[in-house]
Amino acid sequence: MKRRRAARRPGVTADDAEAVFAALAHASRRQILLVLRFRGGEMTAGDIADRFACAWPTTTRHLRVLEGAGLVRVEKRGRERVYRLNRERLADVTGAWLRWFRR
Amino acid sequence: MKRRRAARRPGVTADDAEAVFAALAHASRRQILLVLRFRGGEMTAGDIADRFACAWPTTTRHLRVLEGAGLVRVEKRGRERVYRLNRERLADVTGAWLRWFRR
DNA sequence: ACAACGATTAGCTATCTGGCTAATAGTTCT
DNA sequence: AGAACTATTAGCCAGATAGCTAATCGTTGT
Repeated sequence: MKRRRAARRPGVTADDAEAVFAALAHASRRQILLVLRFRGGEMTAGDIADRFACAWPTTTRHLRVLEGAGLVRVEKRGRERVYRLNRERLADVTGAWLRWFRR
Repeated sequence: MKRRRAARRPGVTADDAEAVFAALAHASRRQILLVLRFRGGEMTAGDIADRFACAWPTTTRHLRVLEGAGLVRVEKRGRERVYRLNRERLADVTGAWLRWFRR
């Protein structure tokens, strides 16, 4: 049972904020998240890499950072890897921190 | 005056996002913003520096980064410098970007 | 005028980051 | 089995970042 619109956001730690904001610091990583978002939230590593000018291994590493921050999840499918956007995580962690600044 | 779309906040460019997310990437800078927030949004450089373990010049540099991102504004007052939190900027830039991920 | 104060700038260093190419691992196809 | 395909890991390197101390600048107080 998953609660999508939970009123209470379960513990978002300082480490979570650290990982997520560090991941968002780089334009390519933000771009990857956007691309994922507008392609339905699910793409293979190759599809993602194809959309960027940098070499594939560089994209792979960006994906690792995003994964480490919990912003994407990866699933092996045959010889491909499918990356899935975790929108909830993005909203929860940024929201939890930004909320402090609301009036 | 450039107006891109009716119900949009005034132009938030990619450069804005770049500066703001880069500034938010470091824990000390996020902490500075929080301290400012909960001390009424206005503090002198010394008051801020006192709350951090690192040397004063290091804090000064963090303040420069925050200022460059438009997240704080500085005003000279005698021999002190008063830093003021720009909450609107924080909300606008992060909001403009995060909005893409809403359902 | 001069000392004390508040803060920044200059300059150095170690570490982190992000880019690349080459090598490797696992999967699928013939 | 072996070639082709998808993706990652390993390893290198240049540039950015963040920490420090010392020097400097402008303001205030004696």
